[in-house]
Amino acid sequence: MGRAPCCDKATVKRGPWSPEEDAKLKEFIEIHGTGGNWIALPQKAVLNLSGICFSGLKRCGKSCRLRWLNYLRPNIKHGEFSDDEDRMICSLYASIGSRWSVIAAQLPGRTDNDIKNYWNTKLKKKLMGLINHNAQRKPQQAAHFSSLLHTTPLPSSPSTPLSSSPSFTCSNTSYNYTLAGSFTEPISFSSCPLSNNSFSTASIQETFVGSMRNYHVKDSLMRFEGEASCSSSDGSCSNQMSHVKEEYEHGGGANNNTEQVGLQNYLHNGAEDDQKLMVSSGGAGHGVLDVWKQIGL
DNA sequence: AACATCCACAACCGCTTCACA
DNA sequence: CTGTGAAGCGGTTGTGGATGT
Repeated sequence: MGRAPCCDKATVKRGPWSPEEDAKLKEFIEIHGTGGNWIALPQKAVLNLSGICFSGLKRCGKSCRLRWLNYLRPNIKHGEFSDDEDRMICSLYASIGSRWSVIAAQLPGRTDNDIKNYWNTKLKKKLMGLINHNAQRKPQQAAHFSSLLHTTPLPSSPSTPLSSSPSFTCSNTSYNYTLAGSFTEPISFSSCPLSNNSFSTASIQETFVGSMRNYHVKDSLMRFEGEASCSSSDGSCSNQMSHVKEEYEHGGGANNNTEQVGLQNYLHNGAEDDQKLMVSSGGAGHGVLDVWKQIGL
């Protein structure tokens, strides 16, 4: 048996949203918020605003959520991506793969859907063009970056779970990641784009300056610095750390203490040494734009 | 002018994760 | 601890406008 549908497809409207529907949803959320329940929102969206009585939205709750998050939410930036944004996306993609929500968190005003579409329709082609352009000059690196554009899926489950769950909070100025437990084996951060940064249950006392803006681990507290940007979700960004947790978990599996693990495994899954140059050649203080530099830009 | 093709973006689908009873 | 339902996420598809023939 398959999963039950989230709504009755026969009774909900599908396809593009009309301006009236947009207005209805926007006004309702601005006044009442989502109420923490998107599924029930369409039925509740019966308003009497400015003398106009709205009927409920004949839309699936998921559709309402998506429309709000990707289009109606305040401070959404539409239009052309800047060169800086291009570089940021490329670099983050090379570092963490198609984690669009994480990438969106680094680009204020952009949604994961927006970035995903932009990548798939424009940026990937643009980057491939640049890679091909540089293939004659730097064939090895060109092959490497080309491979990054065709990364393999992640394993479905972590091979080395944390002994307990970390916690994560977000304010306007920083991300705070508390390691409430400990790793079952040492974790090494070789990517994004640091080399040989590792910690284990005994040594969570490292400073990282890496791709997810800047972050460091100190006194068992992992702290992300720079502008907080609460990704594509409702702005709470409460889920953002789950990705980092996954990174730890994936990275910790099937490696001995000396191997380079971590985000690198996301990208390479058995990549050749040559492919490590991007993620391991930079020292602390080198930003993600190293990726951009290495393809000759 | 009509039709075909391409492209960008919006929206949907289905799976995973999370929260809670 | 387990089951259930909602939210979140990434991949995929649909749609409409732009461009080419």
